[in-house]
Amino acid sequence: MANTSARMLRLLSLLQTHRYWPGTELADRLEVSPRTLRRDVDRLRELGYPVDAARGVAGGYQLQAGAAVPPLLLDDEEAVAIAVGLRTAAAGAVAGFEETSVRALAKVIQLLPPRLRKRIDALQAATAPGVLGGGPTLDAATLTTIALACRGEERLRFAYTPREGDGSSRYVEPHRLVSLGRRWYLVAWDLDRGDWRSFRIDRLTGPQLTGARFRPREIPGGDPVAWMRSRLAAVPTRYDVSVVVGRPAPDVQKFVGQWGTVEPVSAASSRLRMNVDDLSWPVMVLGMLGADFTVESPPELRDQARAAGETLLRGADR
Amino acid sequence: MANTSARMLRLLSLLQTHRYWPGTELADRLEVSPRTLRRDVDRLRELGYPVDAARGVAGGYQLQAGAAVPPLLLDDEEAVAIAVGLRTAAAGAVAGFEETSVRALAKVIQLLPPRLRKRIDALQAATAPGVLGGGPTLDAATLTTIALACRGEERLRFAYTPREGDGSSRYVEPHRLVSLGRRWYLVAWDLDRGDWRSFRIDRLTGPQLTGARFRPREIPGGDPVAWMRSRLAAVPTRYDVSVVVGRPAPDVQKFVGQWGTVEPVSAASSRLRMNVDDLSWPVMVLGMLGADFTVESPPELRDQARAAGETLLRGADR
DNA sequence: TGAGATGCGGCCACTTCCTGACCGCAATCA
DNA sequence: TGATTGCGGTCAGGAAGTGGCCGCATCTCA
Repeated sequence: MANTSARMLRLLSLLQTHRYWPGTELADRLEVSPRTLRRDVDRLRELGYPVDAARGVAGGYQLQAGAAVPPLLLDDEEAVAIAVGLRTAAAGAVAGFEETSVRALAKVIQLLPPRLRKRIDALQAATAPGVLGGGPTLDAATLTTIALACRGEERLRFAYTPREGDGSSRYVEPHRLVSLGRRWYLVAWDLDRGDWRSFRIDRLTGPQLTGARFRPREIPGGDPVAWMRSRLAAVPTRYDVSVVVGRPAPDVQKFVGQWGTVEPVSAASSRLRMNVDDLSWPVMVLGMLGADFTVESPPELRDQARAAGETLLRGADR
Repeated sequence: MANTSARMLRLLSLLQTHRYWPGTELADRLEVSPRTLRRDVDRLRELGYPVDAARGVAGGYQLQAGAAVPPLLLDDEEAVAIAVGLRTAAAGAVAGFEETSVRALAKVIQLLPPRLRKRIDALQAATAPGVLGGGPTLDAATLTTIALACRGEERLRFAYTPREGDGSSRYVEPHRLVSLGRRWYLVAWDLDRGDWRSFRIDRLTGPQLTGARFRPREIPGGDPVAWMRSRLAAVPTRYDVSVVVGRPAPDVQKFVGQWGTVEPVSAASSRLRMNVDDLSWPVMVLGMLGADFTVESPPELRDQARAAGETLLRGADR
């Protein structure tokens, strides 16, 4: 406790907590003389964390943004908020950020006290994306467990049901989680098969950390994402949606956000393209846009739009 | 550099980076003798961060979850991911978590180096919720600026356009951001009026940190959320949607997630309630559910459903 | 079952640096 | 102008960190 390091951490924490701190109060809280406090502040500055100081009657210290990210000292609330936010981002709410989010999440989760983990799990329901459509529902706990195994280089056991055939129990050395095309995959060395395999996370249940550590192998090519991509290349799926909409391109783009690409066709119309697994999502978009549209592909989209339209009309006139 | 505190932080950082570290390697990286490393590890343990150690041929050190949240030492990627995730959560992706997320976000943003802030802003487009409907589009930069002002206890200047009347420039002492009913409000002491006021964030533009600090006043009642709630009580808005759907309650609940409440009506049907500002969202839900439904309220929902249905049918048959 | 790798921690002598006290100075604000 | 608050030099005493040495405990693998 009388430790210098501990005091520095507490000081950092206090400076992060909020606003300006009068020097005397800081010295008081840390139970040192003002002179020592000044020295501590100096030390922080030497470490690269810019502490701003103001003199005069309302002076004080404040931690400012610097060149490096300082150690984040979080309270429980904040830690939970960060975990929840990362989980949401990992679930695909922010395009292209899933993997980084999961990696950061694994770090946070691993360091979080169990009582906070419970709170996060309790929020599982809240994080359920609901209507978001698109990708299959993902169990955040599953994802987290796997991420922890990858991070901790721990062997993993789980049940897996391939697209065809019966389920079986697997025992693997997890290598990396990869998010491709709205789906998550685990790239791992299958200990029973003695070869590299990939597993779709939504077909995988009951992952168990075994506690057995391993020294990671080198994946062929060195890049798990590239490896996964080449694996998937042979397996085409999903719909390629293309629709001409009677609204200017900027309007449409603003509406669909990241979930599709829009190109202008004329001043008043545009072509919307989306890649989806599930047609209900584009149908919703078309319905909400409220403009005339012409389906170019796929034909199934017409059927689905018709079905949804009829449902709505029936309900509206009931 | 030769500082003990700095070395402790580096050690914490290394232990967080990944997996197991052999003691010799850690000692090597920190440029100390193995004996000192052991002492450092001891120090960490005394500080409450449980460092797990394994003996034997594949032994090493690993940081485990403990009672407290250890200082998070993040690299650039992770910091950005966390900020992006928090921003998403703050935008309302996770019900009930907006405020905590914004508070945590303010902390992270404030500490983040400017170059990383730029990266986060560049991702603004990606975080745009697109179709998510519901609440009005919120400018994350605005929200962040205000959160920073609240945290840093800095006076704030901005332009405000009330519901009725002309816009004007305001100069306030920001107190707290409050998220209520899918909308954000700033509770602040208006320096020109000399009284407490609330401002809807989506009516507020160009917030400027002035750098002028202030000592926070006490809000009447002490609870800004309660205060805001009482302010809003007099102003009814929004639709109260109630629809009976021909699908069992669990199905519907799973579908709408957090965005509504569902109660069973019979084994095969349920009542869905939502509170929204914009009816296009419930219309989408009804269309996607693909089940018969009866609108109980509001009547406008029928019109909107009919309009969307007709749009879809026209498009499908073109 | 035994050998080697790895972490644990007591002891000691040496050195570093931390601390509190005192001082005068420099901004800032009313 | 005076009060407040931060800045930093100097000094002496003491606390603490350090590396090297030791024997021991525990784990894995052959």
